Amino acid sequence: MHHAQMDALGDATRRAILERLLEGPIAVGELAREFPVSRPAISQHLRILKRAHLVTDRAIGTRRLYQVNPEGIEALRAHFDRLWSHALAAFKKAAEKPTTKEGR
Amino acid sequence: MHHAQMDALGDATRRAILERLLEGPIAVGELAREFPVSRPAISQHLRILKRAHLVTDRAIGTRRLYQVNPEGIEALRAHFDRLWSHALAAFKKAAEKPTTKEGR
DNA sequence: TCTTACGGTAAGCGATGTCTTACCAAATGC
DNA sequence: GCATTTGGTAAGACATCGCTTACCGTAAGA
Repeated sequence: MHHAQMDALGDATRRAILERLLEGPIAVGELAREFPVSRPAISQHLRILKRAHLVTDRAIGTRRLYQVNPEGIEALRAHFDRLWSHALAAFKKAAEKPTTKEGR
Repeated sequence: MHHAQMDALGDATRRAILERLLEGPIAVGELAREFPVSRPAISQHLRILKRAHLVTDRAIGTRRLYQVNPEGIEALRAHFDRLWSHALAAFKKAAEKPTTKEGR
């Protein structure tokens, strides 16, 4: 689930594509012209982002517009919200007894 | 900055290590016994997590305890908070005029 | 001091991932 | 109908990444 989402964000180019899509929907070819990689490479990245539910696409004639998927982003945000609260709790607990012997 | 953090989270094993550290500080060897990879592999993952400021470590005798770094997690949380608000704004704007010709 | 436990690092290998070029299908315009 | 535009996909080259084994330094215990 969010597993595929984190894998999708593991690549710098895909993160840049996602940032670009935040400015609005854009077609594949036009998107490719803004990046230093070929159009097929962009298509492959978009496929991964799509499978991770981070973007959606729709056909307009021969063109295909991609845009961010708010639901996917929301899932990530919620995930890191939980992660942060857990991290804070773990940190506070560790600060209480910093010389734990870890049960060895 | 958060660039290294996202790269660090791009690997499933590192994400699992981070989840484990949420339960409390733990030494490298003990951590390695809970995973199906060797101890050096764990050390390498921990180094990446450390450079991304997602974990901190401290020496206890010959052992070395690792724990989550709340500040690093907080940075991620803040990042996705902003990402989500931007995604929501982009989605609303796109919903207003869905048949944009994208200035071609 | 000698031995043991712990963990970081280097080197090499195998797998995974990203890029390219080439090819194809679908929709539009003439 | 045919040509053009757009973009998805396949195949292969290449780089990157994660893992292992081997080795080393350091700290505690006898």
